[in-house]
Amino acid sequence: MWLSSTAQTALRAVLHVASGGHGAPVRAGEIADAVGAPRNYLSKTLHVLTRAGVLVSKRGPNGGFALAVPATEVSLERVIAPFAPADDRRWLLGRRGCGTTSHCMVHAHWSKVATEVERFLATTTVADLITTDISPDQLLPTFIAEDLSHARAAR
Amino acid sequence: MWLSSTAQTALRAVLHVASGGHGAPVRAGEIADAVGAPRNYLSKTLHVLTRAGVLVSKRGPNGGFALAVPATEVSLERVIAPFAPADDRRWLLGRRGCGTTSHCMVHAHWSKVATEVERFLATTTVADLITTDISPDQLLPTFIAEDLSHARAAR
DNA sequence: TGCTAATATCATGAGAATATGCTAAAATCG
DNA sequence: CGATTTTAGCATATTCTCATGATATTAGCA
Repeated sequence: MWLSSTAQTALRAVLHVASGGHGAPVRAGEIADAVGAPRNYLSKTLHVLTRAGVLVSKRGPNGGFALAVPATEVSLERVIAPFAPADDRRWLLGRRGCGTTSHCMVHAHWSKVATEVERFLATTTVADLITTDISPDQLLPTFIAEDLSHARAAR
Repeated sequence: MWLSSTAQTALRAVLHVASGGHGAPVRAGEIADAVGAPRNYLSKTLHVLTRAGVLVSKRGPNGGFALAVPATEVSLERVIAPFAPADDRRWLLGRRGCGTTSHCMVHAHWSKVATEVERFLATTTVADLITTDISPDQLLPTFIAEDLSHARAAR
């Protein structure tokens, strides 16, 4: 899987706060219900996001979580980073697999793709994902992956 | 991480067999040493690859593992599939996150990138990764990812 | 001040992925 | 056949992620 379960939950939570809460903080319990995650576990995740500067928290009555900065300035990379360092994404076979020879063949081929992914995560913002209208050319060639998937669905 | 530890080991093992063994089978013990994996655990992984039709095994003296088909016909997808279904790679937030509305915004943005990755895994073969000479234009813009990584290395 | 609503934190448990060790089965060769 | 070399496979340990439950801390408000 691309993102660990925790990282996925973190992104879902941020998307919920960004789209749901209009100014007012969103309570942890409400976020937990929305993203379908256990309350106490999510609490820890939200706290990590707070320390990472993605969210701000407010205690007591009318407390909760809100975005620390505008949604247009929060890249997916920033949300994901505390749970899955960018470093781990760059080596297909782990960092150690590279550098044994002057240059690792696998990394040479892979890094072109990895750079694409990294660019996506760095340039796509939370705001991009909560916009309800999406231009047709962004709704792309899913069919290629579909075909690949159907081919092996017969196991 | 892109690939589980087991999937990484599997790919490393196949690359070793493809490059090391010239016709003759390679023993599990030798592969284990080469890829730095525990002998008995790798054994299980090799067996899975055998059932998947990537490798063939031969018991007894002068036995071991060899490619079931030419390296030029073994895509990375085929090696990885038994350990990380392609399905898991296509949804950034898991399959369930999609389809709650008519179309999932996250998936709409992500699938373009996911398709790129899938294409890489489907078209790149084991032979591509064991070739020692590599054309300059395949040794690509690593620097972008490098910069991203350095920025957060200071934690 | 004291009550209540909310996050912060700790201690522990469950389950999956990973690893290890032992025994069985098969193939080769004398 | 019998000894040796090698994979096959099971049973169990270890480690890590994910989850749960209980308690502490903070903020607002009457």
